Amino acid sequence: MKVSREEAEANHERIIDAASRLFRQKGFDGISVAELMTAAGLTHGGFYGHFKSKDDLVSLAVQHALARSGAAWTSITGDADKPFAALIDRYLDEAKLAEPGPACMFAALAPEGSRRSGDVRRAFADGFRSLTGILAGLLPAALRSRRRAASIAVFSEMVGALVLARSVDDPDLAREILRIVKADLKSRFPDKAAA
Amino acid sequence: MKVSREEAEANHERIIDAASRLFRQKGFDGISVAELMTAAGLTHGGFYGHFKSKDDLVSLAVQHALARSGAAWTSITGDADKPFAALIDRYLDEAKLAEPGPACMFAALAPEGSRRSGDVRRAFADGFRSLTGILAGLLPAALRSRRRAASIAVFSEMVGALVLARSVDDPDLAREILRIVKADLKSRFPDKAAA
DNA sequence: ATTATCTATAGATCTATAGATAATGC
DNA sequence: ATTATCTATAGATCTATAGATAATGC
Repeated sequence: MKVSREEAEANHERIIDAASRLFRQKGFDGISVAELMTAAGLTHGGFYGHFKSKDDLVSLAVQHALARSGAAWTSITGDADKPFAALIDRYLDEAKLAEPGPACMFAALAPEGSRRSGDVRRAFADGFRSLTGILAGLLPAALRSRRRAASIAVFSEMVGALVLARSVDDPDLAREILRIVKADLKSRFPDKAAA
Repeated sequence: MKVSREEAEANHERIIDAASRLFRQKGFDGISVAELMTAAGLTHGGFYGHFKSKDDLVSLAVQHALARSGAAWTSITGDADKPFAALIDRYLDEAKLAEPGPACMFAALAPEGSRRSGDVRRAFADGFRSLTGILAGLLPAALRSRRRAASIAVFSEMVGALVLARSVDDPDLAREILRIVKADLKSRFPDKAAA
């Protein structure tokens, strides 16, 4: 059964969306093309009409997830009295321990991404520039030119904390890592007091 | 052909050693049991005389790599005038970008480890406690009880920086990340001036 | 007529096991 | 006689493709 051009495009997006979530949950190699297509409500064989290869989908899924993160960051900080603290609290929320699906692509898959094609690593580089750019805008204006450096140090600490907290099997230790790093980052770069 | 009990034990160690390096290079799923055994100079079928399963080897390889890191950290800092700075400079050395084989198990495989068995995650938790313990001993005594928290913040930033630097396809950006985070950590926690 | 999707399968993996082989160590 | 290692293979994947099907859109 064929579908309309619009519906086919919607299917294309649905595959990317499911993939970007399922890859973060199970790893790039932890979910097969057949499982991905089932998750998107389609059958295995249809995949290769939408994408050149699985690696092609991987790079699109990374791009998609990182673009979404950027939009989420802008939305979270837009509403907040203390934008930097709000972002840190969200990024390192305890819920992120058990639910990597909707969380950060870097924390879930950057090391696996390092071993993949140039297209995938380009998507990570673009996402890195975009997310650290958003972060830099939240840091104290007094830092001036050091804002860029500070944003890179902050993002490293954010990603590292989530990676480490997820890797340990002790839930108390995992929560402690998140708590300590949230406090450390917020004390290093306090938002101006709210108006 | 059989070998002596001692030689068999040496083979056992050689498999773990090769695995701990090759897993960091290619991922837990990126190298097969057959390839691992070839790298150790043995044949495929012999593997299951040494280990219960591939996952069993994974947890031993994680343990082995993290124990080695602890020993290396102690050795690096033992000789140095500025132990903390020496450790940071080594951990975030540019050579670590292209050579994950001998580098940090957390930076290479913690996210993949998060998706594996309890044994593997216990090995990561033990390694985390051990390495942050070493770090805490290098931080200014004046921090007192906050040394533990500081060591966790520092280790997060170290791991995150290496993970991020490796994920981007732009070598200049990767080196910039390492350079910025090295400077940031050393300025936050300067060693006492050498005697 | 075109084309998005589906069914079925080729070909290449990979983990784990069964049974054979040959050197060690009682 | 015991046992570390080897050869060979079963069984279960997984990616990618070929050819059929059926609804869209000229």
